[in-house]
Amino acid sequence: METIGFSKHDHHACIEEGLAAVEATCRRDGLQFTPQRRRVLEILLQEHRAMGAYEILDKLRAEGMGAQPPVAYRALDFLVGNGFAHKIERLNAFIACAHPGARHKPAFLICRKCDSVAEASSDAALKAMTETVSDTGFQIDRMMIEALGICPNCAGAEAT
Amino acid sequence: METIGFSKHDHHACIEEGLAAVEATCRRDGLQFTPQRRRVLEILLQEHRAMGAYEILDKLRAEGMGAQPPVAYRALDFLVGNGFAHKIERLNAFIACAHPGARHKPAFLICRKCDSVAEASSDAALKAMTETVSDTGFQIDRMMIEALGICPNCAGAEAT
DNA sequence: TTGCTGTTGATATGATATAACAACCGATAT
DNA sequence: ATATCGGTTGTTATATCATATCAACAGCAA
Ligand SMILES: [Zn+2]
Ligand SMILES: [Zn+2]
Ligand SMILES: [Zn+2]
Ligand SMILES: [Zn+2]
Repeated sequence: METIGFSKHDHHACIEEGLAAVEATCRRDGLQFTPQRRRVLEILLQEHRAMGAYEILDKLRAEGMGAQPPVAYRALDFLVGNGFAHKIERLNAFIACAHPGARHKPAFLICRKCDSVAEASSDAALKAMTETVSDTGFQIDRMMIEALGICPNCAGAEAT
Repeated sequence: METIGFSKHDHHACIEEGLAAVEATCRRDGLQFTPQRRRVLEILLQEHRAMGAYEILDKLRAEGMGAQPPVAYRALDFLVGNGFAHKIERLNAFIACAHPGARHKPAFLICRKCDSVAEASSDAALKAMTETVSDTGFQIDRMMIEALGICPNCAGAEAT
């Protein structure tokens, strides 16, 4: 058990299930879940935090896989493009999706003390935002929401 | 008159007023609105779009001002830090604030056809998001909202 | 076989952002 | 006047993030 997102959970199962879900989705949709792509996702799942592309690359390099930037970026493009991972714009970093396979519109909660990132739903916020801009004529296709704040773990530590 | 944000307006007055508002706020708050900072804001107001730091730097260079990256980034840090400009994370670019001086929590509407950026209020979305995460214990301090979509101008052009 | 599509390998380059330190300038205290 | 201090500027160098390009290769279908 490790502290992840903002809650404890069985991390080994978490990795297994994440890989299995993506594998199933790829099979269903005819996507090629190649060893490189699988390994990058596995790294993201193992670390369970937002990682920079070069940080991932370092891990690949240590394993003898191709270690040039395009290797990491290509795998990440695939994962992000298919919703198996997400890019955190604020951090220029990537994180494994917490709900692989499920259609969802994520928002991210970024702790500014410990840099942990959790995935939440942006449905309500999207609805509110759509309402807000309704009179401008702007048509929202997609929304990036990244909230900065203090995670429960760090809040607890602070209160000590 | 030019097309800006998503609506026509008197752009000359828009620049004048933007500079005046920031000047007033700086005087009130004891901030140093130096020539460089002023010039960078003026460039952002003139272009009235999201600009990369190096794009701004090119303009400064052409005018004989200091032309090394820190020059632009320092001015932008000042402007963003004091709410006179905003960073669009999605574009790694900066834009002059549309409501300088006023306390506000902006959201941005980014047209994926013409790259224009408009500033909207994120108040309702922030409220919705706060509600959404209320049971996680995460305390939101600040939120970045960037909506991707089609601006009214491009929607009109499409419908043709 | 040939052609087509998608993936990988590899080199090079581009784009964005910061570290570090010296010089300068204005305000203030001695 | 002069010492000092905080904030700004000038400059060089470097760090960090991301993409262009092209050759090789594998799977599949005509
Ligand atoms: Zn997700
Ligand atoms: Zn935290
Ligand atoms: Zn603003
Ligand atoms: Zn547009």
